[in-house]
Amino acid sequence: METTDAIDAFAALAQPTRLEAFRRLVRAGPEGLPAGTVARALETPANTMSTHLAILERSGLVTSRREGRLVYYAASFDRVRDLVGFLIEDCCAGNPDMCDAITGIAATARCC
Amino acid sequence: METTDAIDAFAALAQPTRLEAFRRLVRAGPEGLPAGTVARALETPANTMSTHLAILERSGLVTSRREGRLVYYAASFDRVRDLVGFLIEDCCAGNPDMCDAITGIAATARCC
DNA sequence: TCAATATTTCCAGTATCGTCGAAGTATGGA
DNA sequence: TCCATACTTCGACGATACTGGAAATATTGA
Repeated sequence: METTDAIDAFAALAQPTRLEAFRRLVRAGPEGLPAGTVARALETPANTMSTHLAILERSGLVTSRREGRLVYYAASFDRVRDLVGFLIEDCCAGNPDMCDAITGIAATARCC
Repeated sequence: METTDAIDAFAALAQPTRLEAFRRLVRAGPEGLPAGTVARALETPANTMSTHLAILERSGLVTSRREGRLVYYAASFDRVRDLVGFLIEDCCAGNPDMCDAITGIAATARCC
């Protein structure tokens, strides 16, 4: 991952509506959710949400696919992994006991 | 972690100078680096870097301590863990095989 | 007490971003 | 072909952010 990619991803998440939308997509899993469903859930006008989802997609954090007249957006877990990896790259440089804090991510996220 | 805390943290990382500064602090480990060292490494004026480090500190991503006339800044690994945990919270909702992507974070980061 | 070093705060100019009304595009059904 | 639904793009206003010169603060040593 390049620095500019990481900047785009963090900027995408640094906005309340987009962060909340992304977290909903994370919880929705791989199938994702239609744009309209996200917009209604967050009580945001469709065009505003469309702009936000487009920004999330350009950042690589979500993907989209059309099904009939619905456009489904889904979180990209691979991208999240790469982003976090980029952020903490070489954090312990061969010093395993230094990063206990990091290994607890899954537990903190109630993940897996 | 509250949504506003996460917004502040992502906003702090969504800026090239700050992101690079933070990554240097991550590699520097728990001791951290003096403000001036970071400023010179990134070829950024001291006052500009001071502003950026203050933003990182307010976001909780770094901590600071004074040692003589030097102010050391250090990355907060706990905060990173909480931030990532917040982002992917409930990503697999009892579906362990769904989040293979996440479990590879440590490997991606060459961590531990 | 004075000077040098390290860092922070103040301030203002420029640029970028979030929002949403209005108009445009795409899909499916009648 | 026409209409309704779903979503996106355009455009412009107001708000917020990045930068760095200048001045202020903190620490150490002479």
